[in-house]
Amino acid sequence: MKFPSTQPCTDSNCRGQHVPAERVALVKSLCEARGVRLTTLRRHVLELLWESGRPMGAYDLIEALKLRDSRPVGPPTVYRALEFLISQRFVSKIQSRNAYVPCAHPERVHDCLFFICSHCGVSAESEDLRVEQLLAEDAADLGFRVKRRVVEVEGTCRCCLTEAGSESGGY
Amino acid sequence: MKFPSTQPCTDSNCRGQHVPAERVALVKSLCEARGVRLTTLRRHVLELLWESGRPMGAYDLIEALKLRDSRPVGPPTVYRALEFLISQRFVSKIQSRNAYVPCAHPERVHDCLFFICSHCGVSAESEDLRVEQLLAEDAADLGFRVKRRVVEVEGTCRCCLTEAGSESGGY
DNA sequence: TAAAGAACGCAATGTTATAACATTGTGTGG
DNA sequence: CCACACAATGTTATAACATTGCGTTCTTTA
Repeated sequence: MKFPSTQPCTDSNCRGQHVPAERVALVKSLCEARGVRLTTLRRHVLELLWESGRPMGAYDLIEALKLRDSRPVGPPTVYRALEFLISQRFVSKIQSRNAYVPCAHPERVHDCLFFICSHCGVSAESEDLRVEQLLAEDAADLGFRVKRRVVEVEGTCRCCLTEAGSESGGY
Repeated sequence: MKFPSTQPCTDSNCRGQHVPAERVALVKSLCEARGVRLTTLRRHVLELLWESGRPMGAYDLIEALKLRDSRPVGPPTVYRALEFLISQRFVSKIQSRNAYVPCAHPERVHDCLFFICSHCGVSAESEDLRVEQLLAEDAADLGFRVKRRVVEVEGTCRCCLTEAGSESGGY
C-alpha cells in the first residue's frame, strides 16, 4: 500500500485522525444532500488529495490520475474537477503555491487559514473566527463586500524547526 | 497626460493623496540609506505601478515598458526588477491574481492586507496589527515560525456596490 | 584601468491555466 | 424504448505566468 491509511488531521483545531476513505464518504453524503454529483473523476481527485497528505499541483494530479486510472486525462479535465470541488468547499487552493488541498472539515462552512511549511511543504489548516471577524470589520469600514478570504501564513513548521536544530538534513 | 498625477492613498489607514513621483523619490532615498541600487529599470517598473493605480501583471509591465522606453524588455528582466522591489518591500505580489502593486508606505515595514475588488480590479491596501497579532498567536500554538503572511480579501468595493445599485453597467 | 560583482539582454523552456469545440453519459418526458 | 436536454468529460491548441542558463554590459573599488 502506497499511502498511509490514516493521518493526523491537518486542521489544527481538530485533534482527530482521519481516514481518507471516511472523509470521501462524508463528501459523498454531502453531495447527495446538496443534489450535486460526485463523479468518478471528481472522487478520484479528492481521494488523491486526501491520500497525498500535502498540497498537490494540478499537473501532479494529472500524473497521479494516470497511475490510478491508466487512462490519461488532460489539464481541462482536472481543472474542471477542481473547480467543482472548490465550489463545494471540499478543496481549497493555496494561492501562494498554486496547489490544492482537501478541506479537513467539509461539513463546516468557513474560510480556511493555512500554515504552510516552506521546508517540507505540508500545510496545516486552521480556522480563526477572530481573524474572520476582524477582516469583516475592516471590510465594513471600507464599505467593501467580502466574497472570499485568502489567509496563508508561510514559514517553518514545528517538525522542521526541531530537525533543523539537530541539523539532520539538507536544504 | 495619460495617468492621474495624484490619487487617493490605497492604504485605507491613510487619508492622504500621493503623487507617484513623490513615492518614488521616497523609495530612492530608502535605497540610498540601505545601500542598494534603484536602477533605471527598477525605477521605471515602480513608476508604472504607481501610475497605473491598479494591480499589474508582469506582462502588462512588459508592454508598458515598451511604450515608455521604446526598447523592449523580456520577461526575466521584469521579473528580476520585481524580485528586487519585492525583496525591499516596495512592491507586493497579489497572489490570488498574479499581479503586483506598489506598497503605499514603503517606509513602514509590515505585512500588507489587501482588499481586491473583483469588479473593477482596484486593490486597497490596509494594515491590521490585530490580525497580525492573532496570526502570530495561532502560529505560536502550532510551534510554527512565520516568515511571510498573505492576506487577501476579495469582493466588491464601495464604488462598484453603489454603481451596481443604480444598475449603470455591464459585467 | 583591471578585476569583481551586480545588473541586464536574450533565447529557450518550464509551469500553470483556459478557450473552443467534439463527444459521451445521464436523467426525463413522449 | 427513443428523443431530447443538459451535465460532464475528452481533445487540441494556446494563453498566461515564470524561470534557467549563459553571455554582455555597467558600476564600483582598488
